[in-house]
Amino acid sequence: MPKLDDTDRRIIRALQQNARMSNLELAAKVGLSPSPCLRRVRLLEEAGVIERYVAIVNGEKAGVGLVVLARVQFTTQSTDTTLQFLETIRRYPEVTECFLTTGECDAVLKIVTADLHEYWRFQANRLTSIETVKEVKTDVVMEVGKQSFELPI
Amino acid sequence: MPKLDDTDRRIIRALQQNARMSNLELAAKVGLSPSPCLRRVRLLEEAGVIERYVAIVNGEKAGVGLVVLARVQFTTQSTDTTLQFLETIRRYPEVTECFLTTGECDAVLKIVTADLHEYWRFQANRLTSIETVKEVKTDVVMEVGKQSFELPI
DNA sequence: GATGAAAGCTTGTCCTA
DNA sequence: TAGGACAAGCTTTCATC
Repeated sequence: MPKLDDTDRRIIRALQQNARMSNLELAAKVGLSPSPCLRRVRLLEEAGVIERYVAIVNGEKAGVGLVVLARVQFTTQSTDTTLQFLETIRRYPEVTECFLTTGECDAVLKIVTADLHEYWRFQANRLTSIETVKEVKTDVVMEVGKQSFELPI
Repeated sequence: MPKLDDTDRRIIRALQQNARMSNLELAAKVGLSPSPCLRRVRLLEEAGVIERYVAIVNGEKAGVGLVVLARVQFTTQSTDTTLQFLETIRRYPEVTECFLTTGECDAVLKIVTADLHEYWRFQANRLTSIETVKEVKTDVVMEVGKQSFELPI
């Protein structure tokens, strides 16, 4: 992928705000005619700059209103156990984000469930049963203060 | 909004995976003909179950490859200062997520920047300059292990 | 990067169960 | 109350400049 120019960035910004915008509207917004605009979108997709298009669903209205942040400490920091940990949590739909971090914890997970009871079952049956998990510190989210899907580009 | 039935959930799941799926394809996937399918999608949108459609962009390829998790402690837990904090960080595009939590920290922020130098400037000039921010503990993300946009519904 | 034309999609109306 | 058929008016997309 060659470097992104200003038009590319405008395309990206627009699609981060509304992925269902028609190509006609997008082209008008970024100051191109429809076909070069679509060509750029396809190139951005092929280059992996635009990874996918998703619908954002309201967790509460869909019945999964609880968010918990779990900070996990591993027994060892070996690559193998870490990869195995990732492989396992990728299969758990409740885990919507996972970050491997420097610092006192090894991983931070964002976990979405219906309620505390369901979270508790997840933690007890799934999370702490992973071999490499030594300690889990949970922070229950009282309020989602911001949730943005626009990267600062 | 009346309760979601199984067809609604299938629609939601499909659009969480690919928001640009045509209505024709979606209808086939959930076993409806196009017009009732579109009607359901519109109802889900109007009810706020589907909030929006967004393009997911690869941060590294777009030049913002650093993710930092910042755990913030406030000087006071009063509603006013908390709301003011939220209002402020909502204006910062680097902050892509913010959660108010129970526990030892008051807020956890996900912050996206180009590199550590830029993060440092953000923390020094923006974050710690907010009145209510008492202490910031940063966890630098070495690897994004999972990033899912499908809620477990 | 623009134009224009063919193919296909969206979406409204009306009909049926 | 919910799904299906159909058709007008769009959009997408490709060849060509």
